[in-house]
This record gives sequence, structure tokens and C-alpha cells, in this order.
Amino acid sequence: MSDPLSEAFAALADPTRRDLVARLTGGDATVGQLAAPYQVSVQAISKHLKVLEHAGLVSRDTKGHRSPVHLEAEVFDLMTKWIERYRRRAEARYQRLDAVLAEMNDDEEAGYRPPREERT
Amino acid sequence: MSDPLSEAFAALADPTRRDLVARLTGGDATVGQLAAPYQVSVQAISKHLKVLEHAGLVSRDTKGHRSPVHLEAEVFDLMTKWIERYRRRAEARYQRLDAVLAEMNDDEEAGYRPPREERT
DNA sequence: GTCATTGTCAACCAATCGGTTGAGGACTGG
DNA sequence: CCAGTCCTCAACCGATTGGTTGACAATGAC
Repeated sequence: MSDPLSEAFAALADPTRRDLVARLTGGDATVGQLAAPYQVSVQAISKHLKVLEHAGLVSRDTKGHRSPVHLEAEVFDLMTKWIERYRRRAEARYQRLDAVLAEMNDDEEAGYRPPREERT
Repeated sequence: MSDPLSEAFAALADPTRRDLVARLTGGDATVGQLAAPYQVSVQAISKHLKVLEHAGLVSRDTKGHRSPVHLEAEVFDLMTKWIERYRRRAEARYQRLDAVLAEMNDDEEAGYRPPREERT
């Protein structure tokens, strides 16, 4: 996968993982505590946490087992920024089309650079 | 997949699809125009657009073929709200832990409702 | 030191995904 | 009407995903 934004979005595309994140806003928790309410195996939750961790949404105090998991705010910012940028542009185009034409022409359409690097 | 938030996040987990969205902020476009810059087949892009459409990020004027695709802002809001909610809580916990304890206790931890419905 | 608890690793499985090719449907332009 | 263009549908393929079970490493309690 490799790029941070893809990993972050993919991590939150799963309802169980979103639920884990939601519950972690209530405070750090161990894997066992986190796994308890679900019907799937502890191993499955462990995998989910690994995905969230790899995406940078969550971190662990690596002190042996029983290690608490806690939320990281940083990557949320990344996503918000991406979404907000395009959302605002989409709304702008919709609501006052001509008013934003100038802005548009600056960075879009002219000299398109293929999809390898993110249009950050 | 079924739930809107999962579909939206999953749709944006792919770099090509994010790039399509980014380009559509520059204005509506046909499938052919959208597909041109990439090296993959037109059919592949058509599939990507179907995913974006199904997620509600994009809509099409169904008038036959050569139909333009355009961005929908609404679902972006959904995602932003979800992310912002937890991001803010994560930051709050991190920066001024005790100040938010009251807020936390209101809706978390007491009476956990298993993961079927989203913790909206 | 012993032993139960906690969590991860590994192998496997069915389902989904992103891509391909091939065929065909539906407009558009003459 | 006919030809060509634009797009989608269908079938297939390899890789990834979310889940399982089983084994085992490491910590904590006594």
C-alpha cells in the first residue's frame, strides 16, 4: 500500500476499526479490553489494531504485553485536510461557479501530472 | 459493504480514485477525459467511477453516453464530521486530559453498545 | 520457579479488489 | 442508414483482506 493517505482511509473503511477508534477516544485500553465486546476472536482484533497502528492512527506503549493502545491525532489531520480541500472546492463550484474560476485555473487543468504522486 | 461511511472511506483509499476526485474539482468531465492521463484501461477507470458513484462522492448526468461526471460535496461532510469528532477528542485527551473527563463520561464507557450500529 | 493470562505469529480459507481482454450497446456525425 | 466513438458488461486472474484455528512467547501472580 505504502502511501499514508491510502492507508489511513483504508484503515477507517472497516466498521470494526472505526468502532475501535471511537472507543479509544474514551481512553487507552488493552487489546483484551478492546476485543471483549466483539464476537470475533482476539486474534482478529489484534490484526485490526495492527492495521490501525500501521496507518498511524493508533500507537502502543510497547512495554511487553498488556500494553495499552492509544489514539494518535496526527493522521486524522492529514485526512481532514485532504477531504476539506476538495469538499470546499466542490461546494464552491456548486454554489458560486464563476467566483472560483480564477483559483481553479491556477493549479488544475494546465499541465496535468499523472497519478504517481498525490496531488497534494 | 452497505454502510455509507465504509463505502466513502474505501472509495478514497485508492490513489487513482483520489486523483479522479481531485481532478473533478476542476470541473465536470467525461469518462474518456478522466481516463486519458492514466495508463490503465478505460474499463478500469469506469470501474473506479462506479465505486465513487456508489459511494455518493460523484454523480452522473445519465443522459446516454459521453455523460459528464461531477463531484458531490455531501458525503465529504459525512467523513469530515466523523474524523473531526474523534480527532478533536484525541487531541483534547492528549493536551488537557482532565479538562475533558466530564465530556467523556457522558457518552462513552457506560453501556457499551456492540459494533453493529455505528457509534454515530 | 511455576503456571495461568495475554497477545502475537503462522497457516489457511472464502470473498473482494484492481486490473485485464473481449464483446456488445447506445449515441453521434456524416 | 451506417460507421465510428464512447462507455459498460462479463468473465477471468492474481493479490489482498478479514476471518478462522493452533501453537507459542512473554509477562505477571503466587
